[in-house]
Amino acid sequence: MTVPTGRRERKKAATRQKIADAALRLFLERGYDAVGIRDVAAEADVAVTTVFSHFASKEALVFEQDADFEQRLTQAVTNRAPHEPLIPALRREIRAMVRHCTADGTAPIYRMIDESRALREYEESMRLRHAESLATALCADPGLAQSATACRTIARFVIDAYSLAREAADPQAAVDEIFQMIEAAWEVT
Amino acid sequence: MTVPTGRRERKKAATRQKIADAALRLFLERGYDAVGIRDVAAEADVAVTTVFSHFASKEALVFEQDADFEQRLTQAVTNRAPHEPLIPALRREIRAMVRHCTADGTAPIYRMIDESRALREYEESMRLRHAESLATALCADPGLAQSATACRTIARFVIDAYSLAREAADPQAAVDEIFQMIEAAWEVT
DNA sequence: CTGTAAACACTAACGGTTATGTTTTTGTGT
DNA sequence: ACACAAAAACATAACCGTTAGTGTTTACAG
Repeated sequence: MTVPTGRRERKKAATRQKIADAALRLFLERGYDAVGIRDVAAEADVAVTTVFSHFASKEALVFEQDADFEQRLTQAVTNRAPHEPLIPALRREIRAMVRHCTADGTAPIYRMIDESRALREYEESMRLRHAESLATALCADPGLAQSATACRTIARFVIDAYSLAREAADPQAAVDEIFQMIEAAWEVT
Repeated sequence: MTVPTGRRERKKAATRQKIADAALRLFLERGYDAVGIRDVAAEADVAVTTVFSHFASKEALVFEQDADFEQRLTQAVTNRAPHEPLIPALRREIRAMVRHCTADGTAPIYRMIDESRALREYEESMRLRHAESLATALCADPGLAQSATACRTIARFVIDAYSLAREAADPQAAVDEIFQMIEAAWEVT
């Protein structure tokens, strides 16, 4: 009865993808700030309101793919092997994320992000949300005896590691260096 | 010659103050998001453009007083007694800042901030700027032998301490708990 | 007292976002 | 096959923060 057959969902997803593709194309071509929402809508051949029914904001058009960052972090905690220590598991995940940002295919996107103030700020508040859900996952882990404050703190530190490493000259080395500090902070609690 | 007698500066400062007062009054009365820039301008009896010639953005109207947070942090590093250990000096400063936010007079302002998404995000990116200048101060300190990455990391952690402590049930205790972790992270480098 | 530069004002616009109401498409029960 | 409800997309216009363009007043210097 109320279970959709699938065509509707497919068409909706197709429209969403069409918008995201058009937006990314224009952004990389002319620069993020030089492209207006009305340009994106015209390029994707949809109405402006349709753009905003698929994406909450102009910035969200850029970070569409990173939607699973949050999930990957919490899963690195919840899905790790029994008795596997926490910090190395998180370090492995952050390493993979940093590597992904500097990969050849995605590098132009992240260069574009760094060039736009609006995008940098949007990403940062996105990471904050990620830190909060990571903190929730840490608090919920029965194998960890730390206080709620300690969990929230470590979650922030891990997100900091990501954002600091991305800006560093040698991102991979920076991840390792920062995680040494995080490990020490974790063990003191 | 180009040294003004003072009346002009006083009038300018008075206008600025009049705008800030009107804004804060309206914000606390009706809520930040329910007040428009045009309302603030009308209440202060100035033109909209005058508001923006004194304040860079609507959010900046709220954070006028916190302009010296940045300076206080860097001075806690540069002006500390010779051979005084770094982390306790920073902890003392963060303690004072957290106390200030929870003081009776300023509490309503910070409640208002927490209620507005725009203000929370603005504050967070303000803190990021503070972290960067703190990092610069740390890197420049000749008494510290740590790497640039370590300095930037500690700077972030210190800012995290502020923002996490403010959200905690017992802010002062949270500062102490987080700074234990920061101390451990610092000493491992 | 006059020139000038800062502060301020007024209007109009720009760009992201949202509200309003309409039309088209799609799924489903008859 | 048809009708109907829900969802999606549409078009238009507005709202709000912000900025540009263009005067007008005010405080200071000579």
